Amino acid sequence: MRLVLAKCSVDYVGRLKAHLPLAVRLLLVKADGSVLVHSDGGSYKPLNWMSPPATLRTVTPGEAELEEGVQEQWVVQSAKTDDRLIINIYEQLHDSSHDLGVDPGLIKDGVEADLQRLLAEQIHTLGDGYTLIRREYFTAIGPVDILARDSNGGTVAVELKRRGDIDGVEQLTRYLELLNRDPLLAPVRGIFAAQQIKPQARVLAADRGIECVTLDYDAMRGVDDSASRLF
Amino acid sequence: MRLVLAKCSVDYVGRLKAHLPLAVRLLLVKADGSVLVHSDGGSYKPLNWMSPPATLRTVTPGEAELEEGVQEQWVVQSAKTDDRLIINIYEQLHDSSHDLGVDPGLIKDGVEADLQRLLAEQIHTLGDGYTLIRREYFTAIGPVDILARDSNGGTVAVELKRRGDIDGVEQLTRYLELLNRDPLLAPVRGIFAAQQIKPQARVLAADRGIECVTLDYDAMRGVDDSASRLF
DNA sequence: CGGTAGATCTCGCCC
DNA sequence: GGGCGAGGTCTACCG
Repeated sequence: MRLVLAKCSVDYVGRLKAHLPLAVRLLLVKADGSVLVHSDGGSYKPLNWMSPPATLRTVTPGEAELEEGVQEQWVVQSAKTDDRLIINIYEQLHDSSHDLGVDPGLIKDGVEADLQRLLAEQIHTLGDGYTLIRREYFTAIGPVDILARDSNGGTVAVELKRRGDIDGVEQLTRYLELLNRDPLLAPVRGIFAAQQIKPQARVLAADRGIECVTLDYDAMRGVDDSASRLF
Repeated sequence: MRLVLAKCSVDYVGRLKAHLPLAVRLLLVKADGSVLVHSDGGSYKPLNWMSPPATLRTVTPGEAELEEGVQEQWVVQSAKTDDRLIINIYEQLHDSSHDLGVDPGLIKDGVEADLQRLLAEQIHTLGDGYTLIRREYFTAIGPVDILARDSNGGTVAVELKRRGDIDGVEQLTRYLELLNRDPLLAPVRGIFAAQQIKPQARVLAADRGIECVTLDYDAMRGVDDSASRLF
């Protein structure tokens, strides 16, 4: 990993065009050739970047650039696409390289997959007499999060979200349409389950005869004994 | 901006939990208190981070941590939420601070807004005799990208995307449903316009009587004389 | 502040 | 490789 602080201007040409006027920024060059251009604020997203795999070429500036005070020009070329990042360096304030090795990577807990596992284990959360048919029931238009059977033997498709938005209701509606064409499954009801459900999503769900269920992840996690084993 | 290279472990607790085992990483501390944890690979997304506004406290490690070899502990606390990042530093390999100043920010060209402007100017791209009613026609459920009138005087709602996906068809369908309830506008046809339209989106659009139009941004840009003025 | 939609989205999975 | 969905999505914009 190479860290350069420099007064620079940056141009990106690829899926769109983007330009950064002259200013002091951090240029982060990773081992895979990717480059991040960061300012001293904003969020984790760089102002500009090149995704790996990419190669960095250091070029002697043209006459016009030299005239303007460009000391060095970086051309970062994507190996897969014709995306390109051109960095004109006017002044280098810092330059250091470091060996980091391979990162062991991130361990996550609490994403939708964990919610899904917990709800499958605690399917009674949806109501008495519910039984699990299966998780990730694959259809031609995508996987249904959970397929279950209610106390009357009716099939229920569950769409699970951390945050229940209008898109999730649309998604579940598509699945229900498809599942209800299958005479072995039909009629299939829908349940929209999320930690938090937006009012507008509730309205749309009600309009389509879809039940809404709010989930308490912490409570469900408390019931689950494998939760404490993670860390 | 402070740059630290350190052998560290990282824990995030907030909307979810995430853990990074011991390894050498870049810790980037920005002026607004935000912190990025980067490895020497991957894309622009950090392994872990804290969004601004946040405050970094340097804490003397507890007895257990000292025993393990933790030299310093960073607690990065979000100012708005109870999200927290805890970084245990075992060894510092580099530490430098730099003054960058405020960044003038990014100038973009070629995003959906530019496509929209061009299509509005060249509305005949959709067919002979088309006229523009207006761009960004606001409804209760969101803005319709372009509203136009065809050669027969019929109203047409245009949904514009860089990449035409199934979601865009759903979006246009919602708008059409709403617009067709307005007797002054009805009947309203739909056109799904994008630089590239996925096969499944085409199928869904056809099923709903929505016309698909593929746009050539470069050609449209070539017609537009203001394009060359940007850079 | 909430609702809506875009993004050089990125990332990960499964077919 | 394409399709599909999640994301600590983030970010911009408009009511």
